[in-house]
Amino acid sequence: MSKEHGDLKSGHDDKADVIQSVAMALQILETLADKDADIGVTALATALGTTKSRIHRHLRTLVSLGYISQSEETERYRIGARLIALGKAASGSADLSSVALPHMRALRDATGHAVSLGRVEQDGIRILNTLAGNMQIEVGVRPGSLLGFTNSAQGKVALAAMSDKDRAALIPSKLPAATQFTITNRDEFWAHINTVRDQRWATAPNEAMLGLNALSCPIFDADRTAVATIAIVSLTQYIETPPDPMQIRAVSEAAERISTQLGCPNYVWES
Amino acid sequence: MSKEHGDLKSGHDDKADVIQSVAMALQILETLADKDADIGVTALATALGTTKSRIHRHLRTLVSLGYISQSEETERYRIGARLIALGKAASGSADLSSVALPHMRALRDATGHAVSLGRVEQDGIRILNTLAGNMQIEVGVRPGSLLGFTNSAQGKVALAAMSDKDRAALIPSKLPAATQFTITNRDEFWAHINTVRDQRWATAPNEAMLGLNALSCPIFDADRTAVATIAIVSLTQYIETPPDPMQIRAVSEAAERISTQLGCPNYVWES
DNA sequence: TGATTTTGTCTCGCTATGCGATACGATGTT
DNA sequence: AACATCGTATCGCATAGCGAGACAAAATCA
Repeated sequence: MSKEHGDLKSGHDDKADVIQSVAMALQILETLADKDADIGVTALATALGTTKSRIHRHLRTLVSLGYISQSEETERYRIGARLIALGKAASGSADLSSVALPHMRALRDATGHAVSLGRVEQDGIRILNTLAGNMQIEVGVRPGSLLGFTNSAQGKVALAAMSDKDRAALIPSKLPAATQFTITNRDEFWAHINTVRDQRWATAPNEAMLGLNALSCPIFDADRTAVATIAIVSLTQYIETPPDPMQIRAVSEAAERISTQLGCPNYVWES
Repeated sequence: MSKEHGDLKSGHDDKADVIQSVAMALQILETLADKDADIGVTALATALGTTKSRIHRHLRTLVSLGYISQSEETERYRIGARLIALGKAASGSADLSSVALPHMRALRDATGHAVSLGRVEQDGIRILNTLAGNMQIEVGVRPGSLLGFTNSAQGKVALAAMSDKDRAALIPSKLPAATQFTITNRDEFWAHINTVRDQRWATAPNEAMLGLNALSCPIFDADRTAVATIAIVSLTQYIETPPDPMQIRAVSEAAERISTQLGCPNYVWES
């Protein structure tokens, strides 16, 4: 498929060949969506730089379809119930597991290591899905299991990616030690979280289990809150300290792609 | 404005005179939004009963505008980030207070009594806005104040409209008595809540303050959860037991209209 | 109150625009 | 290797959507 269509002569931006009616309708919806107050035909026309006739025709169809509604007293227009429902449906359809799966596969193929996807819950990272690595020995966590916030790469990166008060609400009073490499000193742990936030990834060599390591990045949703994590999991000898920059980039890009598909406007951490 | 345009001869449904391109584009978005899996051009064309060309052209523009995105491996289409963002913006713009205000006014004018709007919070109903009634004596609650779940019409109707486990999480261990008419017996209170759920409205004569009564209905949002309440507040002699059916209908209709504008698909209680 | 502006709505001819039919290359299936 | 099916591109044509303008009802002003 995918014919090249190298149209060199007419250096057209890809803003061409879009159906103008559709573009206009969506522009109207966008404009209406981020105004809090109702807005009239004339104001809309001047705001979008087109004629009143056009706007009015579009408003009529959008009202007729239920996506916007018109106030009865003042005759201005506002967002309608159906657009809200559409938005809800859209968010709901962006299911984390299904969206992430192809990117998990790509990450596994790029690194050769096991990949795990986790959701941020009240008391840890719940593993939703894992992909086995390309090696003989089977490592990795079981789907359904819960990783601690303090002794896993996924947990630490989730903590580091959220706001200070959210973090304070989640961090346990005691730092449980799974191995002798787990950080249990409170101050030391906070400093470590700050480092994680700066470097935008986390590892946890030998922290959960001796000989194992993971490299994790956070996944943000449309509200730009860290709702999930993705990680590669392997032996400590394959994920070194610090990890191969190629590995970091691979995990980070997977996280970014998934975040974008979830509606995250841009993959940057909150400050 | 509002020209009558009584077009009697051509008994046309209002499905005419909509811009077909826009209708098609929105149909595509709707279809894509409630499918969880990606979907291809051909499937979409047969599902919507039109040609592949048309669908493909629309998909191209929607992709170009960012509302949907195309998988790179399989060349199928899915919901895009921008649609999710639009939905979020739409929900956010449906602000409860501003949406409710005109309906509150209509309710006040229809009944002559004070009207109050409350939001369901963790430990009670927070009064967001009130409109004074058309009577000499000033009754009603102050905006900002918090009504109890057990001794106000608004609180009881909110409890009755939510699911059993949500209700169990909210109901206080002790039933505080504001007056001697407040229900303090636990079994009796639960039975009363069931009655409220069946009749779909609640009153609280003399329960919060002697001589005062309120008639309240719940307001649902796009998720069909009870997020707010609306009520008329007056003297017990004007809101009788049981209340005038006209009053019940007026409050209920206001609640329904507000719910609809918030994106609630249909004003029915959860079972 | 009456004059004036501004609003939302409607009409009408024109042509740009989105349409259907068809074809093509690529992929996967038997 | 033949086949079915996929997404994509092309191309006239007629229709659908467009702009300009007119109109009445409100809102605003005098």
